[in-house]
Parts: sequence; C-alpha cells; structure tokens
Amino acid sequence: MSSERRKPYPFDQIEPKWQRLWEDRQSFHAPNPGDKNFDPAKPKFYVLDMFPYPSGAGLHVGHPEGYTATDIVARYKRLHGFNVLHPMGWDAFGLPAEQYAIKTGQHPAITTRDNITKFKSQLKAIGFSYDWQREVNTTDPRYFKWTQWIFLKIYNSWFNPETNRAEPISTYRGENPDSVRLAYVADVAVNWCQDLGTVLANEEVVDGKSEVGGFPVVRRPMRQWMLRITAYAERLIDELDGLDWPTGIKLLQQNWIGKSEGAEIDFKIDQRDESIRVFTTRPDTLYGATYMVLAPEHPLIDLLTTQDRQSHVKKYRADIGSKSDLERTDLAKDKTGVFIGAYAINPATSEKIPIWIADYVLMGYGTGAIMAVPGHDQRDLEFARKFELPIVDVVRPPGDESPIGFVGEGIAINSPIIDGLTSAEAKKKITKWLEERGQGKGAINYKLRDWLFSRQRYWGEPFPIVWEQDRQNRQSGSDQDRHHRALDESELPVVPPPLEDYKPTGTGEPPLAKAKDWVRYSDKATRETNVMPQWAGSCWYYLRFCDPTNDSRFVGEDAEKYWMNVDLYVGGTEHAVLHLLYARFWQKVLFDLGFVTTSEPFQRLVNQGIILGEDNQKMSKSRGNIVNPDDVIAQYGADAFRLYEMFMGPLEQMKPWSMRGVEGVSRFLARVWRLIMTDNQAGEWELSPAVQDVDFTKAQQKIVHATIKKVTDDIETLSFNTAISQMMIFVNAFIPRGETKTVPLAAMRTFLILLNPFAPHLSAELWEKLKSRGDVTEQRWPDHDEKFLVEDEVEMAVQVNGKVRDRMTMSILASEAEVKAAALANPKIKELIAGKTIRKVVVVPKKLVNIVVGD
RNA sequence: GCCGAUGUGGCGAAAUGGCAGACGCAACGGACUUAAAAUCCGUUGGGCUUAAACGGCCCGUGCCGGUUCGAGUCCGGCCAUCGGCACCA
Repeated sequence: MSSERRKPYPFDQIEPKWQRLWEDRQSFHAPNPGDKNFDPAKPKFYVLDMFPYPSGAGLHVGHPEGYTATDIVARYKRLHGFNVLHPMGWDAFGLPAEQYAIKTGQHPAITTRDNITKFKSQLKAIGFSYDWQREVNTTDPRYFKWTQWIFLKIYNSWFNPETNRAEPISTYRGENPDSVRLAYVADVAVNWCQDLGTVLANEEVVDGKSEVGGFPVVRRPMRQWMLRITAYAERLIDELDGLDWPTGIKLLQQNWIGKSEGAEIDFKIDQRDESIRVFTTRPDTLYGATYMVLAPEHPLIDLLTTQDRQSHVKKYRADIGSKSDLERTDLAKDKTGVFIGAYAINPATSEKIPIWIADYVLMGYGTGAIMAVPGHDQRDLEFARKFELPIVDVVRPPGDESPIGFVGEGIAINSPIIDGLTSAEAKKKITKWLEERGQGKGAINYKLRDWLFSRQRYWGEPFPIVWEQDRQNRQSGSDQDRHHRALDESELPVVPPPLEDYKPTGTGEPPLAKAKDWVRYSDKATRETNVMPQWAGSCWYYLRFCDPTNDSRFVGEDAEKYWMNVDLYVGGTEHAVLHLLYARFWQKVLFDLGFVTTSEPFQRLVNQGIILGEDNQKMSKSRGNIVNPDDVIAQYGADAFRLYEMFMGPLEQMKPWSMRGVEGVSRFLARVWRLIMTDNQAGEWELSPAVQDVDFTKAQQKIVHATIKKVTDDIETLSFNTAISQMMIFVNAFIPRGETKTVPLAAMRTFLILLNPFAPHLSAELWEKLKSRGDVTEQRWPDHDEKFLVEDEVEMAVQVNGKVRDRMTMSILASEAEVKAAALANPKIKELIAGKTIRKVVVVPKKLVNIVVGD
C-alpha cells in the first residue's frame, strides 16, 4: 500500500498552478485613479484585514479566518463589477524581533524580513486575492518616514476648543504653544516595567502587569511624550454614531472613554484662603457630604496637613508609594486612609467637615479629590463605617428600600434648597445655585487619559525631534534647560542607528542613547532617543494602502479621496479599544488639518470569533492543541481549508476546530470535481461525458436560482456557513442519479461563479475544463429570477390548536376561503374536531392553516 | 459589583412570530470490493404504543412566568458559561 493516498481531487496541482497564474497576470491589482487601466465608471470597495505582526511562529488558523471572509467579499465584489482595494501588509515593529536581537545580535530588520517572507508565502498558499503591489511594512523607512511626518503634524497642531478641532499651532494666540500641542512632553507617573525596560501605556497594563510577558509594572515619574487624545474624547464618542460597528465594540469604546456628567464644586478650607475643588456626578447629594478625601498624591496635602498629623500623613503616603499597582488593587477590598487635621466647609450646610487622604481616591481622575457622601456611595459608606464618620441620608429611594446605602436616583430629602425634587431636577438646581455663588459649575469628566507615546526601545520609529540647549543655560545641560524642536520634513526619515547591543539600559534611558554619534545632531542639539510605540504604524496604514509608493505625500489626494473610507474592516476583538481608538484619533487630526477627507476611517467593522482547539480550549503550545494551517493545506488543499474556516459556524462566534469537519468540506469539493470530471481507465481525470449542453428540468431551474439568491444574500450579510450549506444542497441535487443521467453545462457554469469566492482554485480549474470563455474571475455575478422560485403547488400544514395534524397540497392560487374549506374537509381533521366548536381558523398563505377549537 | 455576548440532537450548527434540528460531522445498516480505503444508497432528538413494519400518541430549543390562534424567536424574572471593565467619585 502506498503511503501517499490518492487525493480526492488533484488540488496539489491545481492550487499552485492558479496561484502562479494570478501572480503572473497580476489578476488582483487594483489600479488607482490616473493609472492607465483605471475605470472610473466602476464603484469602489475597500475591504481590509487587520494586518498581522509577522511573528516567527508563522500563521495560525485564527489569522485566515478573517482573511478568508474578506477574501470572499473581495472576490465577490470584483465579480459584481467593483473596483476592489484588498491589500495586506506587516505591522512589523515590536518586541519579539528586538528580543531575538538581544539574544543573538541579529538585526531586527533581518528577523523581520525572514518572518515576512514566511508569512507571505503562507498567505499566498491559501490563494488570497491581495494586491501585493500595495504591500506595506511599517519598519520600512519609506513607510515610517510618513509615520514620522504625521507625528510632526500632530506636534505642530493644537486642539482649538472654540472650533472643536485641531488647527496648526500657528493659529494659537496664547503665551506658550508647548502647553497646548497635541504632542507634548510631560513628567508623568508612568507605568514602568523593569523586565521589559520600558514604560507602557495604561492600555498595555493588565492587572498591574505588562500585557506582553506579564511582568510587574510600577508607577514611576519620567519625562515622556504624550499625545493629547483626551481633546478628542467627546468626538471619539459622538462620531461612533454613524458607524456600522457591533454595538458591543461601540460600548467598549464608550466605556473606555468613560464620559461622566456632573459638577465641579469648590470647598473652602476652614480658617484658610485655599479651597479644594472636587468633581461629582451627584451634586444633588451635596447636603450629605460629611467629609472630604484627597488622593495621596494631591498637591495641597503638604500645605493643609496640621502639625500633629504630619507623621501619620507622611507614613501613609510612603506606604502607598512603595506599593505596585498590583498590590494596590489587591488590597482594594479594605479601605485605608488618614485624617490630615484640616477641615473644609460644606457650601450647602456651612458645616465643618474633616479632610482625609485615602488611596481609594485616584489622582488621575477628576480633580484628585472628592466630597464623600457615605449615605449614597458604596465606597464612602465603607470608609465612613470603618473610621466612624457621620452618615446622612439625603435621597429617598423610590421603593421602600432603606435610604442609607442607596446609590440610585430618587427624591432629595434633608436638603433645604432642593427638597422634594427628583435627583435629575435637584442636580440642575443645586448646580445653578453653586454657579450663582461662584462655588461650582457643571462639568464633564472622562476616564480616558492622554496617550503615553514614547517607549525606551530600539525597534521602533525614532521621533523626528531634537533637543536644543536654551541659550541662557548652556552650561547646565539638564532636561529642564533644554527645549524640543521638530526636525524639518526634508530631514525625514529619521532612521534608527546601527547598534551592537540592543539591550535596554535598565535605567530608563532608551537604547538609542548608546549610539553617541547618532544622538549628536549638532554642536548644540541632540536627538530624542525614545521611539514610538508599536501602535504608531497601524494608526494610518489603511491610508498608505491607497497609495503605497507615493514619495511626495503620505497618500495621494486623489487616491485618498477615491478609496477612503474602509467599507469593511475585519479583525479580532483584542483591538476593540487600543488600535481602533488610536487610529480614529489620528484620522481625526489628519481630517481636521485637511489632509484626508473623512473623519472616521472604518465604516463597517466586524470581529471574527476566536477559533478554539479540538478540545474546546484556547489553542496554546502548553495544551498541545494548536492546528497548523500548513498541515491542513498539505493534506486537504487550500480550498478545503478556506471552506472549512467559513463552514465552522458564524464568523463572529467562538468555535472549536475539527479535522473531521475539514474532511467533510473536502468531500464536498471532491464531489464538485467529480460532478464535472471523471477518471478514465488510465486513472487520468477528464471531462465527464455526463456534462452536456441540455436544458434544465424545472426542479433544476429552481435550485439554480434558489442557490444564486441564497449565496448572494449570505455573502452580503457575511453568513458564509449557510451560503456553503446551500451550495452543498445544489451539488447533492445535481449528482446524476435515477432517471437523470446528465449534468447541465450552463448550471455548472453558474455554480462555479458562485463557488469562486469560496474555492477560487477549484472553480477556476473547472471553469477552464468546461472550455468556458475567459477566466472565472472575469465573469459577472449571476442574478436570480424570482419567477423560477415560485411553485404551482405548495404543501401546507394543517394544525388543530397549534399542533400539526396533517398536511395537504394546495395550489398557490388557492384563496384563503378555499384553503380553509380544504382543511375542514380533510378527513383526519374532521375526525379530530368532531363535536367541538370551531372558534377561529387562521390561514397563513402558502404555509399553514390553524383551526382553533373549544369544547 | 457593573457592562456585553451566548445557552437548540452524540458534536459544529440551521430556522422574515408559522411544520424545530436545513447543511455538515460522528454513529449504525446496506451496495460495490477477494478485502480494505474511497465512493454511492439508507437510518439517525427522546419516549410510549405495536410481534414487527406502517401508523398513531406524548415530550422536547438553560429554568419559571407572560403576550399570541401559534414562541427557539417577542416581553418580565432567574440560572449557567464566556468576554470586557473594575475604588473612575
């Protein structure tokens, strides 16, 4: 017995053949406006995948799930006469290549190049119809030149609150432009990860550990580049409205941005001139504010703490400071804090209330201080009970719940100015009252923080920034005496210097600082040595795809105008907040500055579900349940692989892999092959004599049109699994059996066009074997004709009290009365309803009759 | 704790409020074959009735209730699993 079993159909010959032909003919190249083959009469469709990080491990079966879905849509839209932009590229800056460099000394560019080669050959082996002329690579200087260019635009602009948009910094009339730039430098408490040797964005820290590697992260003040994404908080929420995104993802973004409406209220300090400003969403509970809490980092603490409390306060702050974020969240259950000795005056009650510090109040949100209302806030209540602070109820719940601890909205009580008002009314009235007295105002707060944009790494985009010594302080050389200056566009790209040692310095100084010659920009200026985070390149790659080789602009104006925005964007939920929020932010800045024509980049977004292992667990090396696409393709072919990925279940759902399932779709494809081909005595495949240019039977006609309709509708809604089911039904119906000895040629041709987006190689080969004109990829998608779907007769169910008791065949022309009469005349039904009163007869045309009877 | 998604045969799943389980997998039976593989045909939600077949009856979409002639689908309340956020004032 030969170890190599005969393939059910020769996919191992067909697939490479067509992949080569597509490559030679550049079948999927999309011309741009102005190019010689560009047809302006065609509508455009931009269908995009989230481009991968080319890791050394190669493709896993999760990648091609989304890629197959978009490829089906791309091929379908081309057959529908669209000019389709379907590109692929590499998000190639990142840690693995750098860590490999640290270990081996091999330059990350080499590792990256090798990995890309592997990924690309894997993608080609699946037969994706990408326009490879548009391939981009974020680590290519010709690409990141423009990433740096966009950074300069961000750096050189500010957000004008009057116009609610970004404008060139030259329109800013204030004293200090550096205080309003969208890219700025700040000494901030950052997430420092010692093991990675870098700082991380809030978004990259999970449970006090780094998202990559799971290393501990601590708070540490450092000088960093920030992007003022908070300026766009409002628009990032509002402009979600017009997008065709899953509501879950919209909610995730909204929650991340975290808009809260409320008021800022000033509390005067007793016996002093200072006051403390707090933010609250419940100004209506002001009468219940019985104490105040400041965050341990609050700047007024030193000033306000009384002599006798100094040591307690100092000790508490030291304790908090030594804890990592992880420890702090771990200890979150039990409230801690100390009294600082000072008192504030509640503006509503005029009573003295004590001021405490506690780490349950965060410096980073609101004003870093709160008015504590233990009666109606869970956290304040816990704290008040622990430290025996007074608790007052000022809201009456709608039911007969106890007011203390009630955190919902109700009716204001014990609050003279607003007694009897609903919480909503009370908020308005008390805010107005505070405004009149100059003690507060309505305010909106966001959870979103500015984006920490620098990393102490090697393998990233250098900043196009130099630091110059201030004239008056030439000698000192410390950061404080230097100022940043943008390089000129003509100096781009700024390419990272060659290094022998890629290791982080461990001190927080970036590795680029080791390249002394590179760092020295001129006698009086040195280069910025931080690099941009990995997200930078992916913030605008979808724009570059429109015009990837443009040397004079990040994207040509005509190309951008024609292709944008992305009609369909498919990728995993892991990018629901980070990438999608950052990219939307950059797009808005570029839009405001007039460089692009749309303010949102991705019109329709779809998340594919995770593919689990055969054991229903997440795929992982340790579980040993990883499925390698290469193996599947070698055994069953790319078309079967694609088809199975889509047949598993709904695209957006999490679902387990099954090799048996692959075998099932592989059998289906083999049946398609044998419907048209047959093997002769020499064991060679040849056109089956059953395929003949004959008329369809009525039943065949119907199934052809039902299949056109179903497949078309299902591709539009991305319900690929049911489209495939319908094609299986089609094939089962056309296999010659019994009376039928022929396979109608025209039906096969139509079917191959429908199958083409799913199984492009097989359909192309069979199309050719049928000696059809041109390539299957050059055909027009068929239209279905409703008239072939209607039947003369239809089987209707007859129900008695909702239970099916019999069926009958009726002409579709039968009137309701005729149907009703036929049902009542049915002998079985007659028997069942004998002696009972007919209360009602419901007729659903072409479906069923329901006879409702009683005693 | 808050927000969101999901819950249907042995398994992946289908079903504009109208005959639950299409299509596929697995299993079982059969044809072809010396045999196996491949292929083809058939059966397959559970239970009761029947010597058996046909037929007939009952139950069935996580649980409890509601709306409706009719509910997997709509409404209310619960339970479970998964995902996200989490001292955000």
